[in-house]
Amino acid sequence: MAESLDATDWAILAELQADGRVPLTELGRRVNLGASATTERVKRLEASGVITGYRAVVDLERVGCAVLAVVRLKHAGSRHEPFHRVVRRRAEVLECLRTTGEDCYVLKVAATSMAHLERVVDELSFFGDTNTNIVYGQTLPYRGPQGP
Amino acid sequence: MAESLDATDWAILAELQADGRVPLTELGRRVNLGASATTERVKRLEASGVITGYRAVVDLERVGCAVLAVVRLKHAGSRHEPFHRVVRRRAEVLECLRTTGEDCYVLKVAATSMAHLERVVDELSFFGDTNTNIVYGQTLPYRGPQGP
DNA sequence: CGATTTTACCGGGGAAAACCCGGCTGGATC
DNA sequence: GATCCAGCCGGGTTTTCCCCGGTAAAATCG
Repeated sequence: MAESLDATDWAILAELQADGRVPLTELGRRVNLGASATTERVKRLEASGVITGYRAVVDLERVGCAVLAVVRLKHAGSRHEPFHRVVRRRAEVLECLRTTGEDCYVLKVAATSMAHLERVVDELSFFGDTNTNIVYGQTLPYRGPQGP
Repeated sequence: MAESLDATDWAILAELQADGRVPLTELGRRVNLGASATTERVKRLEASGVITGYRAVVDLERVGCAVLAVVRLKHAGSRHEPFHRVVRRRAEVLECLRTTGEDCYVLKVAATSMAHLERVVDELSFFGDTNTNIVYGQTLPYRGPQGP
């Protein structure tokens, strides 16, 4: 289970994080490896849990999610399961991080309108004080972890 | 450019967000469509910008990023380009959202250790007051936008 | 030091998928 | 009702995937 990623593994990770659908033969070409060796390495990265999956990235605005917001929530009380249930049920919640500090949770919420966002935040507010910030845009294209 | 996604498109998006590497023929099987029709729809979703790309998802802990943090930053002054440059250069910054509210930016930072995180935050603090929360864990597995 | 195991890589061959093309159907337009 | 057109299907070719055995270098061990 001990992982030690060499430069080739990192190159593979970089390629797959940039284009998760690249054929393994083409990936091998890019990292100067044969198809079999590349497949073997990718399989190992998947099996060892380094690569947890592959995802298509969807443009939020183009699917009707006009409003993106960061909601911080200071959960009141200690029983968090009901809150977790709501978070799971509400598809508008894209991400939910539990953090240190005053605000126990940081959520990323995608809504179709401000009214829609308001309804979601209202439901979340049941569990504690919330603090909502609308997102203007992403300063960074996005990226995953990179090599050392 | 006007998008109107029907139920099949949403089914395709759901499948590709869950497994971005599923073969198109298998994807067609799952949404009850032939291979050609499926390919055509996926191509259209890509060309129209609904699908912006595909990504391998990497387990942060398994690649040595033991510390994940949410850093909020209240940028001082109005010239933001230097800050953007640093954010782009620093691979530890996985995400950078510009938001409304007191804190202009919300960053997601992955570091290998607390000392490492401190160095990153120190560099960010140059541009304004920061507020850092360590992430315990993700309450939600992650998901993208879903159908209406 | 030499023999054996392990690890990583390559190459081949059959199966599967991707790709490109023409053709069919059912609804909208005129 | 004839035409047009978007959407889907099917077939044939190219590419990729997947599993196999084989090889060479490094690590392990007597």
